[in-house]
Amino acid sequence: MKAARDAVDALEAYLRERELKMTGPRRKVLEVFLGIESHVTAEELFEAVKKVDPGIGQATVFRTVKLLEEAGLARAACRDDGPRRFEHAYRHEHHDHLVCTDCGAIVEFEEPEIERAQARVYRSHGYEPVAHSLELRGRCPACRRGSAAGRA
Amino acid sequence: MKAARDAVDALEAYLRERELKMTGPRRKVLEVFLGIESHVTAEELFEAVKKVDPGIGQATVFRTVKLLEEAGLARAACRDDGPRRFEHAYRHEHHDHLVCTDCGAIVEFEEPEIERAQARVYRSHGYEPVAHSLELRGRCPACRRGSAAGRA
DNA sequence: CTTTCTGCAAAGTGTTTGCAAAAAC
DNA sequence: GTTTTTGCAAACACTTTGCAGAAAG
Repeated sequence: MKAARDAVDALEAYLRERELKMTGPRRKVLEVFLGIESHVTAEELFEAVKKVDPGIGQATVFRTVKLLEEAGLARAACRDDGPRRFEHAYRHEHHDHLVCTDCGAIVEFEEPEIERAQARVYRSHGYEPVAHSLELRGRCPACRRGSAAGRA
Repeated sequence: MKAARDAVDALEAYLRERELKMTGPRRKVLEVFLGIESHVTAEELFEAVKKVDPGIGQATVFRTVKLLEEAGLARAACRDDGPRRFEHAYRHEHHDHLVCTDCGAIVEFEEPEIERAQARVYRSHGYEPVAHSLELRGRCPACRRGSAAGRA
């Protein structure tokens, strides 16, 4: 967990700055989060955290995730229906998501052309950019084959 | 309400096709929805419907909105936090949204370049397009001026 | 008449919050 | 020591659902 070190440091810096406290539960939630590569819901993260320390409560996980968002260590992604999903934000480049509507597989991508076009939209309406989310939904190659075989 | 006529016809066709029934509440919910230009939540629509017919229940509005979605007359938009918002989908072109993070003002836009780039992303990953949602968040000209004056 | 639809209230998600005890500083 | 944080459970916001009666076809 070399990479985790930096993220934990970043959280401590953020907490110190706001005169908040670094605690065991917060460190554990962050470490478990960093160890999960996929896009997790707070609930899933809670389940994973419980395996490390069953004493940590759900509310603490929800509160810590919010804290991580504020600290720039986590960000919400895939705002489809259902619970919010979070992904790593610390030293992770911006990207968008392509989600399979059948199996839920997620591809992350970056399209400079889209980013440029978005900047043009902001400019042409006089808006100051804050954030943007693009989610493409579709059927992945595997699911397309599966259902094509089943139907045809 | 000339335009509404077509939409009501479209709903009736959809219902007939599925052997479902056209009812007073459904017609009223659709008509009120069509009369609202902004992006409404089901709850807001319920409030508006109550003014026309106080006897219509909240569950009916929620159920009808879902029905309108299935029938292609409404679509969800602006999946930010909070309740889902719906917009007209009947004979309304696809577009994306630019939302002010301060006052909530919504600009609808269409960027062919973005659409083309999205198609490229689908193709390059072998996904079959199903739907996509792009939401740009930023501060609108009015809010920028307001807070700039207040702060500087 | 048979089936679907309705309104109500209750249950269901997913998330937040009030509180007294516990931990950080 | 003072302040923040924790875990629990209760509350919360939004949405769905079970049911008996009402309406549509």
